[in-house]
Amino acid sequence: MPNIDPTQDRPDPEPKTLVEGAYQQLRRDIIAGVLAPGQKLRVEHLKDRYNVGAGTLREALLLLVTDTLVVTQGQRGFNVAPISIEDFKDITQTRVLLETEALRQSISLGGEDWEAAVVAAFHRLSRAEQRLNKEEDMLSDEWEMRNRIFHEALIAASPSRTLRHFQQILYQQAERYRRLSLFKQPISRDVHAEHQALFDAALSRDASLAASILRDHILRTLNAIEHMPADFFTGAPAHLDSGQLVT
Amino acid sequence: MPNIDPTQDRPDPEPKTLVEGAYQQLRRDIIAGVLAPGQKLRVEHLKDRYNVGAGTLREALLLLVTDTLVVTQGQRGFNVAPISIEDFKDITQTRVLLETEALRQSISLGGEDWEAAVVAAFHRLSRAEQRLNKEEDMLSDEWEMRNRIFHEALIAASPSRTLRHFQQILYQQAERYRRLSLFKQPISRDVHAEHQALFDAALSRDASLAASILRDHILRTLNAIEHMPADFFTGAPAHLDSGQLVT
DNA sequence: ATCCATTAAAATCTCGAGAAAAGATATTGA
DNA sequence: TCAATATCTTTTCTCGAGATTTTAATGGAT
Repeated sequence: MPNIDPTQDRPDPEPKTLVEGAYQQLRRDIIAGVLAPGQKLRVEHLKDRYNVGAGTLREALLLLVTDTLVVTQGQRGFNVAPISIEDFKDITQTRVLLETEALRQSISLGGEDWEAAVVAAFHRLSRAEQRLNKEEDMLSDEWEMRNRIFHEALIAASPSRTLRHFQQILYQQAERYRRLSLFKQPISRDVHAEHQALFDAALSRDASLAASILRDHILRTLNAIEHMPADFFTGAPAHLDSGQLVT
Repeated sequence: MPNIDPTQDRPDPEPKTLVEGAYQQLRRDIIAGVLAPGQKLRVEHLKDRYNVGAGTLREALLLLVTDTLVVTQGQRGFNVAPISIEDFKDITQTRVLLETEALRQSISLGGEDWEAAVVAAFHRLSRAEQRLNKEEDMLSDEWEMRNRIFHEALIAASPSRTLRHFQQILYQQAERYRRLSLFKQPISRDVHAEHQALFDAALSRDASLAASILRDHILRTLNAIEHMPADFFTGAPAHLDSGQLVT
């Protein structure tokens, strides 16, 4: 069987239970914008879409509440977390604080295993970015996954489980905003060059330089969104307006 | 009616649903050590203790997983999160990073409302600490709650919802370790003096000094635990060994 | 015409029973 | 006696129906 390594392109663990499976699907759909910000999440409608029971879907929803991707208040059901420019600013700045610190630790403590994992992740990301310029766009799931794995690999040698955990939460929050922004206005950045510089600095063990590059890299998306038209957060993504999930 | 303000001594919002109620109770019991680290959490036994249905308790347990107070893997049920010296070190250091940053922001941005809330919280904490030296000990729920509110009040003016959210998670993690350490060895610190210094620095708007005091304040508990007997994390708290919840 | 109270509808929250999986025990063979 | 297998018990996970609460609609009064 040619089943090399199914985990290479999947940062999420294989779901061991229906709740986990629904949780992961739901999370993907929220981050991808299939479920629009602020949208009401009715259990009765969603349970059919994800092929699970009502109770099971409820548990998955509850799990997303602590990830701050879903909000709930009392007995008024669930909604996709709303978005705002202030919220994204907060997420981005906090992410800079945590991710640069984790990167510094990782660079100073990482061994050969860490280096190898970073090299591999960067290689896979580069390949995806080559394809990107030709046919696909930045909404590609493949690119996003490899980008995510690259960022995680960079800080993987940080001994702080807490930092790595918070980084994951903030990354997926930021990813939601990044995707939303692409619907309105394509970006004009040489993302690959940024990744290349980050990679070089990390491998040469220049912690300060790497942290600086990472900071700029993260902040660049914030700048792009801050200069968008004022109605950015009011209107929904055009091609999703008639999505079959919107009830 | 003499119902002044029931929220003064309750940082948690009033539970609007059974799940929330069970969640808060469960969290308190885990932090307090009533449910010991690593202990198996059987739904069938716990649902009677907390007077809710099996499904409801399950949802509450799931909520605690994202707070990292409970762990679960596949279909093997739930356990109270285990503890370790490395874990506490990580929590403490990350807490220093986040809470000092939030404090700096809060000091530079806080207005009169923030000042008033800090003054009030400090006053209530001081009163509890006066009583403390006489009859009660540091395991007092009242003292803990007021300590928590004081720390939250200090950083309340930070515009970063994310920082405040992470601070809450880390605080409750640290609180679990602090309580556990008290069973083995009473502390010998003038905590009130530390709080007084922190309060003075914050109110005089000296962000650097306040951050420095806060850092030392948080790290001091880590130092205390690091110098404890080696069996600290193996043995359970003595007076809880025959708790009725241990099955 | 606007506002409030009452009523009807919809959705949510809660619960216990059945299905699936893990763990424990006993049995068989070497 | 030990190891491996098979069976049985226990625990967890899943599901749909009933009870509560919220939301919308209707009718009447100011």
